[in-house]
Amino acid sequence: MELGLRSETIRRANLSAIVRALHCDGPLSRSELGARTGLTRSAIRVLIGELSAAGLVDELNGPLLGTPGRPSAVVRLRPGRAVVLALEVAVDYLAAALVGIGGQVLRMRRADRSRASVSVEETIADLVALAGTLTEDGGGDEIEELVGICVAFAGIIRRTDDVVAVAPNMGWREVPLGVLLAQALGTRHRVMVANEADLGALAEQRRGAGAGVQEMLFISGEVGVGGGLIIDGRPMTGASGYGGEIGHMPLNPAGGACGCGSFGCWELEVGEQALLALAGHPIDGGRTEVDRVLDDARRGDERALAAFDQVGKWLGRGVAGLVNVLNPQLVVLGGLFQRVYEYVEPTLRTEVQRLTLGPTAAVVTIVSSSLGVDAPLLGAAELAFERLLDDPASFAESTTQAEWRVVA
Amino acid sequence: MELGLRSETIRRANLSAIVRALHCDGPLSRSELGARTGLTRSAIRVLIGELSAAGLVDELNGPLLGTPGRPSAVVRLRPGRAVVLALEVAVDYLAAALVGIGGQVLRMRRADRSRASVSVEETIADLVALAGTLTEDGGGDEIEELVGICVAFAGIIRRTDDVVAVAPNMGWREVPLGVLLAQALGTRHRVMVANEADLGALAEQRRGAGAGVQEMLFISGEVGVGGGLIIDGRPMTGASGYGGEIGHMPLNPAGGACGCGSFGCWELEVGEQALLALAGHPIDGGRTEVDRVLDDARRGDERALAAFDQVGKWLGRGVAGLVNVLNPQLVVLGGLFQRVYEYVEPTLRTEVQRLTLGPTAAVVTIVSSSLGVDAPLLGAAELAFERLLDDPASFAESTTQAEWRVVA
DNA sequence: AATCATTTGGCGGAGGGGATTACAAACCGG
DNA sequence: CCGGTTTGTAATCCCCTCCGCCAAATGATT
Repeated sequence: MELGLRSETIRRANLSAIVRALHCDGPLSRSELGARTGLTRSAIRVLIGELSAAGLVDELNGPLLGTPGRPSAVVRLRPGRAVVLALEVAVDYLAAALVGIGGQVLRMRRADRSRASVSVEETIADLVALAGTLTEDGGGDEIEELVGICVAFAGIIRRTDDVVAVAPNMGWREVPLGVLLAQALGTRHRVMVANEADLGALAEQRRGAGAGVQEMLFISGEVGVGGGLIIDGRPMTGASGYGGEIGHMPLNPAGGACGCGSFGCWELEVGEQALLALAGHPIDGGRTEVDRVLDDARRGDERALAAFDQVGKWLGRGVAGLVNVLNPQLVVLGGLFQRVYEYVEPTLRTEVQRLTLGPTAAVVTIVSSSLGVDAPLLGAAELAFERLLDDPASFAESTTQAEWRVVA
Repeated sequence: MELGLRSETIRRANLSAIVRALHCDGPLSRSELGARTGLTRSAIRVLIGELSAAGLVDELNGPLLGTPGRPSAVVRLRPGRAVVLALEVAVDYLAAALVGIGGQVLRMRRADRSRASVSVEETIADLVALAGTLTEDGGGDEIEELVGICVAFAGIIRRTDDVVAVAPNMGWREVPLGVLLAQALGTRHRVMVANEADLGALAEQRRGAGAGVQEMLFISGEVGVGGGLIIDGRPMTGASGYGGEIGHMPLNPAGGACGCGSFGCWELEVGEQALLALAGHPIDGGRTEVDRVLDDARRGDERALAAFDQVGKWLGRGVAGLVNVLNPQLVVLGGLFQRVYEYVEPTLRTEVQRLTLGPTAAVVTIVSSSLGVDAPLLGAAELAFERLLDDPASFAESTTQAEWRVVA
């Protein structure tokens, strides 16, 4: 109820629509842009002209389609013109990437780390070092401007001020990660922090299994179980940004104490440790141990198969509840659940079918992630781009001024 | 990504902002409208002029505030100028109301009915008769134009085509209630159909306990348990409009078969029948029997108190899960839960505190409904107004045309 | 009672933004 | 080589809000 629209607003909105279309769907001809946004050729021309002057886009002669009529030039975002730094902090690895506007990954680095060295200081130092290697290895000249920084984090994040409220798996509490990282990186940019599952959802919707889906649920199994919701085409964060903590739904009245302080949480039944315990493997074995369970299953090991069956059952129960509540069009399983998807799928589907309301079950599709381990990192990049996508006009203004200075 | 904004769009949006502000917040002075929308006096003047010409608003000299400066005229929506018909179909009663723009209830009627006579034909006939009495009893002349019709229904509704997909408590299945009612009423208006809990949520957010809250969960206990979600200030409907069916979250692995075809549903633990069974009352006794349990509790009856305690416990479990997933700012309990709120509250709060993640629990408030039984009906009115609120311009333009006219 | 300060309403002009229209350019097919 | 078709360009128009100025209405001050 706070909308006072003025002439300028509409220009910003149209510019945003164009840049967003190019970012999400790749290079498009002017006429395709017109069809997509409903703008006339004249309007498109002026707007593209502005973007072109700012260096954000260039136009090349597209391929001849063999259709009659004058061919339309293809408008393309220049990836190096606006770049974001995407970071990821997981329990057992760190990752960093430079991603250009349009979604092209320019560089990416991952670094495993011991689950022991998860102090705030060490994490930040390692992350800064990792980010440093991205710009070191040559070709840095193609990058013209950094427009955003975002960190994917495996914990409960307060979006409003980029603080890690609680990270049970690392023992963090009320850590202002955004501010600390901004200092350590020596940047004036706001360093956004978001939950890895929320970002995974965003990535899958933009560039993965959920392309274009308006109502979607992403379930990420790591050490814990996280969830990301896309509601009405946009990420749902909740009142404080804590939304999507599906791992801590109390699903088992007979369940034990969870690290979060609650009891009977879902992730106690379907998390990594639950799987390993059921399969009779060391519960702290992490990813490598999960791979061993998968090997067992491939060899037909009864206990491993039973473990997957049990996890699939509980997975189905939780998914069914969420599907009933949210009525999504698509459920995407990522992280751990993607790796074990083959073995949990049958039980999962049966259970979802059994426990979901008929009409709701009829419209939902369940798939595994198509971006895999990259989902959170790519989602961080997408979130970092949001500011630019929402208001390319101010980017264009600020940089054309700078260029004017250079010329003069 | 389908936004092509033109000059006219901005006018429509600004007009919408003004009408919406007046509808939601009551009469406002021009200067207050300016402050709220960010528009200048000139713009406000032109827009109010248009609304005034269409007869939607009038201006009266407001009260003198004792402050210096020229007093600002108060702009008020004329309730009779645009009216909606709100209907409600519950298992044991029907309701109808005429509500004017601005939210004033012009007439309201309720009619209890036997739980036996719930066939589609009877329901529609009774509903049409009830609606007829609204226009009969004099003063119909103040109503100038009917602009929308909406039905609140206790079942699973497909919003996209106003069809009752499933109504377990009435034995309905794939009933095109919207179309049937439009025929029976003899109107060309679309008759919207929506879930009563979804509408209750909307009503509470607009005019009840959740005024202005952006992230909210409304839980309605009737024969079953329904939920309505407000996400980012707007009602969440899900991909097909089935969203919010929280009553059928599978929360009890040991639970029995539910009427929905699933097992262990939440509503089996907290619904009306569960409460009556726990208290040792006839489970089909309905509202009157619930009142007897309340009487028992007031007299200190141990079994009744224990029943409320048990319901409160399960209520807390479910609410905790939803709060973890959605991170709402507010949870509103309506229907049955509002009536028994006093007795379930302590256990409910304890359980929510115990089972909710710390940061999330810290920001959530739990209250009982402030609109009571009227919530779904008022919500239906609000939804029926949406079209007008979104685009008052076309109402103003076509007010002479047939599009918005009542069809007798 | 008269005057000033303050706030609001009314009006005309200005400016920004996209739509419309007419025309030129580029490609296809015969 | 010449229409048919589609796209890019430019001039013009229309729509909508903002700005500045003046008038109106009220409280506070003298």
